[in-house]
Amino acid sequence: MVDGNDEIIANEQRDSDLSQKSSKGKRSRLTFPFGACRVCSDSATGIHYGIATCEGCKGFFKRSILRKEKYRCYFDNACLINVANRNRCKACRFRQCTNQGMSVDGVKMGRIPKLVKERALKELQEQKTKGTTSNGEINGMQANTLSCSSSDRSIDNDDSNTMETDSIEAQVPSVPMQDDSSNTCAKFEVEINSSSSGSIDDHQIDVLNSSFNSTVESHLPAYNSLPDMKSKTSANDREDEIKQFTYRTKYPTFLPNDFTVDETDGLSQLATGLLNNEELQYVKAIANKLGRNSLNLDTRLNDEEARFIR
Amino acid sequence: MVDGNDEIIANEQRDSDLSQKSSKGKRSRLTFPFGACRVCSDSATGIHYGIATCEGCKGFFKRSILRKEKYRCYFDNACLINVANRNRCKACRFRQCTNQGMSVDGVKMGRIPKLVKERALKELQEQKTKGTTSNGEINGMQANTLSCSSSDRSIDNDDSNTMETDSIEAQVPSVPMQDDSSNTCAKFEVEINSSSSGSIDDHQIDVLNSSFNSTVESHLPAYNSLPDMKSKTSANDREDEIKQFTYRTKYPTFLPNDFTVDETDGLSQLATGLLNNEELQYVKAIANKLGRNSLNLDTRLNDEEARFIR
DNA sequence: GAAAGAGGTCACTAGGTCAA
DNA sequence: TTGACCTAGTGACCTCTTTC
Ligand SMILES: [Zn+2]
Ligand SMILES: [Zn+2]
Ligand SMILES: [Zn+2]
Ligand SMILES: [Zn+2]
Repeated sequence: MVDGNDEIIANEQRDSDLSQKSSKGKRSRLTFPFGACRVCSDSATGIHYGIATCEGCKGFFKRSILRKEKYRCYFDNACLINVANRNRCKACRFRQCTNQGMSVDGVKMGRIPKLVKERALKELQEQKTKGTTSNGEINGMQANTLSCSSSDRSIDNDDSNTMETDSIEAQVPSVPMQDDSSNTCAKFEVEINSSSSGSIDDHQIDVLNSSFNSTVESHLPAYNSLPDMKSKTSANDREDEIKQFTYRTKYPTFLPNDFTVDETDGLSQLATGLLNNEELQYVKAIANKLGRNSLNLDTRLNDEEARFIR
Repeated sequence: MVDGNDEIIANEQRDSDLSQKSSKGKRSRLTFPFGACRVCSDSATGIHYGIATCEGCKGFFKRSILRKEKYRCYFDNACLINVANRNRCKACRFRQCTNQGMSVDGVKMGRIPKLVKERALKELQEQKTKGTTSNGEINGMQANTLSCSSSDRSIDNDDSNTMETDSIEAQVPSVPMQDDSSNTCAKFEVEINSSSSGSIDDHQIDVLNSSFNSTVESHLPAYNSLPDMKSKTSANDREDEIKQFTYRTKYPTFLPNDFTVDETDGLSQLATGLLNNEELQYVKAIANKLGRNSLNLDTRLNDEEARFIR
């Protein structure tokens, strides 16, 4: 998990610590608010292997592919993956990776086209404003546009990577998530209207980042899942049978099937800015509760519960 | 890359400790000064299950969890735990472990974010300079920062040295537990001005290590409890009436019955809404964020909160 | 150039070991 | 049982390459 949770702070620091590159004095740019990792909901650091993920899931996926790992779930192949337990079941973590669309074929290189970014940001802002997503998706924001834009970023890029990745590519079932991609992607139409010509301003990103932080997710469906002609898909027998995840929304989440969505938004408000004490406690309480009893999703916290979680 | 900071440093050194590198120059890496074990005040070797602990307490906690041990105190459940008597009362040792925040959900893997390290170091240095702790904590130093950042990981010290250092104040009554947690987190404001940009320098660590040693504690509350796997639970329900501690993960954690925390609540009010899945996810995300990088929240953990999240 | 992601690096920790 | 030691991973950072 990247520390960066974000916020400004994080960003600034980033600069500060040279790490970020350009560091030279120039303000390091704010990074695009990718939202939550689609695999474990930690803070995503970018689009990795096709979807927004954290560094951990990125690395995990990479290692899995490289070593052609075959994991086995000791439970029911239905472990919920989140930042706290992601290392407890590799099988399910990997499944989640592929279900969400990670694939070596999904790799995108180079900078994200301005147009795409703008659209994504705009979309996010709107969502934020409304506080609700059309589809009732939970964490309101998501950059559909961005995700779908895949097409934008060249697809053919593969060849380039091939070399580097070859070892890798083979493996990935690269497709399992078709569904995802299909339903998920908002159609991306680039009407290159110049409007956007202006550049995306930092402020916007800033704002989004702040209200965003890891609390929100931007779901970037795997847009790359294209018929991969290249992959040989050799023996990749993953048990990807699981397409069962029927997401009715365009943004598949890591929620179990029984998961039901409904609109809500009360939270969206919370979503903004820093959390005050109460909110903090609230969240912690819930988190604790969840930690101990993840079963009831439809939770109502009452006194008892509050006591419960202490 | 900062190699500067990171060099090799293999484990060997860790153990060997003694050498501590300095001799060589930057070469051997110093491990971060984790300070004292939060359970027994021995030298901590790292952040284990969420907090800085020694190898002994780490192993003890692990075994306790694995075997689902239920210990009983033959006294008043108030035994003071320190390096010399930690094996006298398992019940109290385990209680201390959990009180201090050890939890399977608090596990942090991977490298400790630079930022966190920097903060911790800075804080430690300041404390050292002042020579006083805000909370009147007994052993002067502690890496609150580190601790608070929970998510972050703390730093490590070269453990090894127990020998050398403990002698000193070693024993420290390790603090009346409860309070500990209370200590506040120093607010973290990053002005990481360039200074930090560089990597943390060895000298700093060196200095801190020396003045540190077992005398210090780094408090890392574990507040990132997140939901476990969704699984079916079933079987492993220990008889613990204590639902609070039923983890359906493979590492069930059990706290002693007598374990008390206190109410807190504040939440109740907020706590009342009904959460739907989406909200839930949202909350989880926030929790994740908090867990990972609480820094940016202007949160300051007070006793209540600390206790609360436990 | 700047922005982004793949890959690589290696600081770190859960767990397993086994002498004491 | 304990806890010093090791090992297999994990993931925070960084470098390199691609794309805008
Ligand atoms: Zn992730
Ligand atoms: Zn599983
Ligand atoms: Zn200890
Ligand atoms: Zn006792």
